[in-house]
Amino acid sequence: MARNPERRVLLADAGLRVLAAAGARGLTHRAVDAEAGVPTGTASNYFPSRAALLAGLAERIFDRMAPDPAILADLGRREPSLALLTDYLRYVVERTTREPDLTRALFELRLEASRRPELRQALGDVLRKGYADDVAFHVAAGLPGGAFEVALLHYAVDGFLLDRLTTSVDAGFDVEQVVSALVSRLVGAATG
Amino acid sequence: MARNPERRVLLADAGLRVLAAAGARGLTHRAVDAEAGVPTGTASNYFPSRAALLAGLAERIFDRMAPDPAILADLGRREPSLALLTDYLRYVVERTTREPDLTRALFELRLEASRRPELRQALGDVLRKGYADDVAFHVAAGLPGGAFEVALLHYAVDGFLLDRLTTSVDAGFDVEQVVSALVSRLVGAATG
DNA sequence: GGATAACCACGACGGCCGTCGTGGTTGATG
DNA sequence: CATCAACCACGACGGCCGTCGTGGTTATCC
Repeated sequence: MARNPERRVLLADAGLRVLAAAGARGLTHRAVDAEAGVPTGTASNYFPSRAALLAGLAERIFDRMAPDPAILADLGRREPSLALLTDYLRYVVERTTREPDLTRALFELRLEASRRPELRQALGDVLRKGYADDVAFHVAAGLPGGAFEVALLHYAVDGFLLDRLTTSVDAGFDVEQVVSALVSRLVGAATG
Repeated sequence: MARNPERRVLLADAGLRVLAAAGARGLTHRAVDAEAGVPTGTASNYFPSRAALLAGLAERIFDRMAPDPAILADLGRREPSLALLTDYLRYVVERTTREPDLTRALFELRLEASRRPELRQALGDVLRKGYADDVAFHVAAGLPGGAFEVALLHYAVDGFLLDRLTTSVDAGFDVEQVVSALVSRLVGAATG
């Protein structure tokens, strides 16, 4: 009898909600059980240690953050341009802010990973792969800019999301304004 | 006998080290006592609750992050230019990466504040004031760009620091490259 | 120099934590 | 239908947590 994968996903999703709502401090096996509406001990059975729980959440987070292939395909049919790159980035921001819990949980995991070697390894691998894929996609799609521009966009968007989803500086500029300025300046200015 | 301010600072600094090294989860009164090398219960006497402890750390963090007035004065004597703005930003990055504990602790506090109303209020006030001061300083110094450009720089630098100080994407570009590109593109491109 | 008030070290209490063991239950197999 | 292994609900244990109370101690003021 294989471990019930649906139950695992149910628990991981509950764990991500807990992590976003209560932080690393509030993330406990019992809290996950309560959030998932399952008997006490269930999370402990599926993720036998705290490290296993964190690893499980890290794995799940990227599954849920994956872009919709249909939307990607639609975008892929257009001619490469700054406007197209802006739409890609807009889609990234939309996905991450539509489910703020997920993004907040990822921030928590990144902080936690900087202290737990095994999680750092796992999360680092995924993040690096994500960046490498972004660069490969960017180049393959013929979009303006290269690895450096992709990195700069990553930094800026992460910082923007951090501001939007946690304690904010509240500068008063909207998403549209920020995203299009970032693309046109960080990429457009360098590539003409 | 007024509360001993030196002891308070000693404890707050120890608390910031604990927060950076062990995260919000490891930040306990007893851990602060141990880190500061004082008898158990001391932190609990100075910061009677966990909320008070967090507020104390938030207060202390900005004291320690304050720029050196002498360096600021030196920079203030130069003619406003993109190069000068680059030097300002370089100084920000240098201050924050020289003491990674402080910056990591601030990330933790920002996350924690997004869940604790009283801390959100306090930290939000300080962050907003910091941003407003930056803008005012920027304008008064005659530097190129305005509030929007300052905000964009804030986002990008925060994201860059998050990458450098936590689980990193490891894109392989160095500080110098990133900082000057951010200034020249985010500000220079917009102001000619 | 004695009174007084603040400071501070220390211990205690109830509560929640991660982890592990155990026995009931379920579903597939022959 | 009997068997058996995997799953899963539940309880227990030692440990650490935040918080509060309680005396000992110290510095100041009359």
